[in-house]
Amino acid sequence: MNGSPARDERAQRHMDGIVDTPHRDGGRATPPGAAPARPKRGASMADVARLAGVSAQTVSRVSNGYPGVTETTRQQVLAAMRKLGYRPNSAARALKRGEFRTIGVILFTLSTTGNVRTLEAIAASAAREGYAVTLLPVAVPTQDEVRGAFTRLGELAVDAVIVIMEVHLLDAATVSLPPSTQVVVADSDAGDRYSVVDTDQAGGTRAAVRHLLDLGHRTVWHLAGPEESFAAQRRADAWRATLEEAGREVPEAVRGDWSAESGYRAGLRIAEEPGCTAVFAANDQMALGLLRALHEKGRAVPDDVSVIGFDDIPEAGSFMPPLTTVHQDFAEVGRLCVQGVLRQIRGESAERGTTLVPTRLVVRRSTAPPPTG
Amino acid sequence: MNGSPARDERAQRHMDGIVDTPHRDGGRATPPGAAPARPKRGASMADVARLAGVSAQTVSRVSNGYPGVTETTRQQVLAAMRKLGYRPNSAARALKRGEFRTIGVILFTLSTTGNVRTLEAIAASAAREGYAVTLLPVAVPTQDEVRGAFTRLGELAVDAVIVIMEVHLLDAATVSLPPSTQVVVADSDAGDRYSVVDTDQAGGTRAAVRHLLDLGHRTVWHLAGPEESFAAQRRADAWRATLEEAGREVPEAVRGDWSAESGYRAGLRIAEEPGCTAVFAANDQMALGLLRALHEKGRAVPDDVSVIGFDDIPEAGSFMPPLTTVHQDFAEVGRLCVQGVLRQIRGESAERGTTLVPTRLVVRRSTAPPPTG
DNA sequence: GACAGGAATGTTTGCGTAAACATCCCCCGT
DNA sequence: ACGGGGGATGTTTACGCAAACATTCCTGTC
Repeated sequence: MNGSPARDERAQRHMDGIVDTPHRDGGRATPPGAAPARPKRGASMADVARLAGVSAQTVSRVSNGYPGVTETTRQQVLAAMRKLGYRPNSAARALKRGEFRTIGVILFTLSTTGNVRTLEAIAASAAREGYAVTLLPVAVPTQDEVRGAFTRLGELAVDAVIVIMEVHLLDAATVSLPPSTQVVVADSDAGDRYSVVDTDQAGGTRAAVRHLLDLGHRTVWHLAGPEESFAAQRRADAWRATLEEAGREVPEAVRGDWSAESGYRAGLRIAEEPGCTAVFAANDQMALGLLRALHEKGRAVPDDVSVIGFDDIPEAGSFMPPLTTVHQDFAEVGRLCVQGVLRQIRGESAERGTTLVPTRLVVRRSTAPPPTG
Repeated sequence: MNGSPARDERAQRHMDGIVDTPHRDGGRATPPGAAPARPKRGASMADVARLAGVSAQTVSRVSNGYPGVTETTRQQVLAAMRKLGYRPNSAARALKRGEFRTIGVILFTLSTTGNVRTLEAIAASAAREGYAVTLLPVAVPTQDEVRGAFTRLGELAVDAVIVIMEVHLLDAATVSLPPSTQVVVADSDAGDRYSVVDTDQAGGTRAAVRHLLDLGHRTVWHLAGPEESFAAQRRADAWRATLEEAGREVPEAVRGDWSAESGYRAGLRIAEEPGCTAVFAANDQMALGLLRALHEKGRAVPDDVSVIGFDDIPEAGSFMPPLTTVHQDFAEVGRLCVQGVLRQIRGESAERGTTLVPTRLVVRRSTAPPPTG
């Protein structure tokens, strides 16, 4: 915030170096005795134009592939560009056009599979559309932090924002969003105020629970994710609803924090429950810890206890035993997020609403009928 | 899909609510008969200046925290800013300043732990320094693809680039980097042309292999990463060197592709080797697959075979058994990358060279002395 | 051969910001 | 009371690009 004088001076000196001689005819020649300071700024359209013997506008036309330029001229300009190593200044371009061709992504952490995979898909989709992706991690998921991040985002060169987090954290924060910024939210509640793209948590959960019931289990226990997580909440709700629909007893959910370690701790408790023959873990990492706990306690999977996960992380097939789980199509979520913001940017549609991406049950070897008896 | 006017209107109303009325009366008057197009651009310094009754320059001074503004004036300006929902236009700012305060990160994939964790640390460090991070994923690791990515980067609003990949893929590509762009490379060869920051692969490997030898194993097998990977190469080399130094026999390395699945397949082969009592896996995921293969083949870990990994992913402690592994300090790697580019940007140092981040051996329960006999 | 029509190219302008320079005004010392 | 110093504020300008408008020049037509 406060400008350190030393830094300003340095910047100043630097600027002096780069702005080189205002006289036109002099061109960009380095003064004879001067140090060979590297030019900070590259060649501009004007430089190219001068070398190619055309006007700046013609260079612009070539640069943007506009028609109305003779092939001969075009080649001259291209040659000049190459020679000078010209590349368009995106700041100037953005200033002129009023858009940055950049999408901001705001999220808490890259330590959950879902966020990372979604981000990856977003980046890929955006690149395909000619958009760059700017990352905006928020250290701590408090409203204050989020607000700060949004404020920074506001100053950032971004046309739209994709938010990977719970909507309620946005609420107070939103005030600081630039007026024309479009927002799409992943991993959150149905928003009437934003577009939301999310995995079909309920559907996936239902499939998982039904799979276990269909195998003959009396009921299904739940190793839930952290309370603050919307996804965890949704999965827990759907689990309960599915059991109730089927008229089954609903055991108390055991809570973890998504980590394998928490799954292990929870697993030690679950292993003590004699009546428990099937567990639905809210993600694969916790399922991993659960498997270890059951193993240590001598409860065989799937013979004594069936375990099912959620996410289908790449390693799930290598668990012991290979994990039956609910596959999330993160790539699709990311793709839809990008598609959503782009549509909004282009003014094609401002429709709010929730888009659900279906899941797929992947049956491996951690689930089986309950032990007879 | 198709833009419904009604929807657009709702969006408009909503946005107004957020930013408390952007200026309307100003120069940007909507043509009488025209559709009520939402103001694409927000308030500018001039708008704020007008409302606050000061000059644009004073607004600029307040905006940048420069001295020479009376507290009274400052408050007036701040009030005007709030009222108009003003936020600096980063494009104009960048154009004027000649810098974007943004760092580009170019990488292949977010599916390896290392890349993700490094990226996370980079983003965090950059944010702390007031820099944003722009992501530039490259779909396929070919020189052409990389070159394309760099070309796009060249047009991108970026002051510096951090490359997370092998240097040789950069070689042909670099030509298209803007002249003044600074580059730091993570996860690669010692570069005399770039600054390199990397985990001390050799040191970590040596620690792992020595740990096993010290436990009494005659020799150590190696489950290597893919040939193209520099890190995999480095670990394999160090593994061989350590064994040779100790005068031990060097078994042929078994190659995987980093995935747990490939570790499993390799593990099935390794399990058949009667003389094998210790395996050094080049990463934790492959170690996971290896554990499963050994388990299936009835080879107990660590009683029959010791297994050690590399990375120390969060789940490593929840493997069966908990995995002894080499901890990589990705956070530090990311931090040093950012520090490196910023130093270069600021002209404090143009030194090229390799910075190695030390590793730490985390001993859990997958390693033990070899079976007696 | 004069002229309309249109394609190729040039000139002007302004996007929002901040450096550089120009004023203004208040307070101080003599 | 007057001149000067310095802080507060205003004015001008340029950053690089591209839309809008202006100009040039060539072609074909009668």
